[in-house]
Amino acid sequence: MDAHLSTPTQPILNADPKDPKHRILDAAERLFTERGIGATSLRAITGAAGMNPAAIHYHYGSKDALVLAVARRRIDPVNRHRLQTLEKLEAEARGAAVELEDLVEAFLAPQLFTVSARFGAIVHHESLEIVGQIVPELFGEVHDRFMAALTLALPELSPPVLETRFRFAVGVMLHVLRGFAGIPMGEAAFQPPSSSDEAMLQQMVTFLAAGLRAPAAPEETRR
Amino acid sequence: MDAHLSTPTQPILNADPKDPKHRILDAAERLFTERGIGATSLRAITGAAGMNPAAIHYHYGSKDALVLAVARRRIDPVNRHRLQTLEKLEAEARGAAVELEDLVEAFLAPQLFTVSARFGAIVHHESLEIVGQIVPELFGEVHDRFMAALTLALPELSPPVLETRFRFAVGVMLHVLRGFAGIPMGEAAFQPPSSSDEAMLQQMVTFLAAGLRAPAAPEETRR
DNA sequence: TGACAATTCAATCATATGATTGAATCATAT
DNA sequence: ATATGATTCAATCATATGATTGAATTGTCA
Repeated sequence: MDAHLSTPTQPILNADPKDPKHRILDAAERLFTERGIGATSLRAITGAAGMNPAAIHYHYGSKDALVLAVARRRIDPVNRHRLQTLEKLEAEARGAAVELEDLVEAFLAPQLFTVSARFGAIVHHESLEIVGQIVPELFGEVHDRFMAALTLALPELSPPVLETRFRFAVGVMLHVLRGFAGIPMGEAAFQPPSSSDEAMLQQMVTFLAAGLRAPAAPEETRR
Repeated sequence: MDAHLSTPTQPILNADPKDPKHRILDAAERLFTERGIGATSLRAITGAAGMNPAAIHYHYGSKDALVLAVARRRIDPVNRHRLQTLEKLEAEARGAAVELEDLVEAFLAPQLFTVSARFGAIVHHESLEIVGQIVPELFGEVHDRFMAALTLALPELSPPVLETRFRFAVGVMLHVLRGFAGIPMGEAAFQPPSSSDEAMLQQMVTFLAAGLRAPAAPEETRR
């Protein structure tokens, strides 16, 4: 029977490390992250996993479906964590607005501290087509919930301006996840330090909270 | 003779629209931007340009060289414009620091207002390998000059912190160029408006200037 | 153990790709 | 006009890719 056609009853993140599906996912994630999706052939994946090329089609049906599975396995827990932290913050605030820095950190931290989180950025950058399909499904709830919280924390900003700034923040996050620190741009004197995740997170929170909080220029509110 | 082996004596941006090199560049840029680089075959490019597949190898030698040529044609004028604006601003400041908002706008505006500027973001996102090669060469001077100006404008920030924040700004720019507005994330009520370039630039300047100006958190300065 | 489904395997299909070749064509200058 | 170099062309190479097949193997439950 074609395994990929059956309705999945098991949790997506399989606990058994010997599970062949799991092995494919691990190898695919590693290679996708190292070389990119388009540059990674199915043979390279099954080869790295010590399996037969046909295994991927048997278990997932196609390369696209595999990419989706790899993405989903990482993104779902991250988003669950985001929503949990947000709920905790909102409960603590007791109806008042949550502190902006806390919101930013709640959004960024789970992604940054997840192993292989960079894959999310890889997927996002590589194919606009696949991104358009999975972003609303995978990020819709997180997006809406955080936008609502941001609206409460920054009531003086119009919704379109806030939405745009939220996208700015996502852009920064993706760029960091992509590993910009590895790309030198100019003089050695001007290179970002190879910070720890915690230090980088602190810098991002400081930067993004200030940007989000900036008073909207008159031209912006007029529109 | 192999055209791509001869030393180029003509300007890279050829004025003659009938020049076959120009036609290849135009078609390649359009297709690269629409579908991505990896997903665009040389046959697709020459087909769109109404030329023979061998033309690309004759004129450029390889696909990688073509990608580089397409990138360089767009990026070089943008960077020239950036440096010109920066020099004008510095001359007006007469030794004093240039206004931060002006610096940010000088860095962003030329890119945003250039036709097909999105290609720069595409290249940047698609292949980390090629990016590592061309970024220092194409952006090194711009990076160093703007970093120096930013250091003057924000003397209270340490160089590593400033460099990191500069990279954040680049991340925002790339995300915008990539066209995030086209990707819905959640409720229709929270969608970025399809702003004009000028309005988007204003929002970016406001956001990024505030982020760059944010006081460094104690944890950041301690490092 | 025996039977049945789930899985793995080697082999292969059809296709697409980047690259290359050598002959044909074109442009230009003498 | 014709010789020379620049360009275009059709044809093809070698290779890699995603996908598929059917036989072999394994695991599991009666």
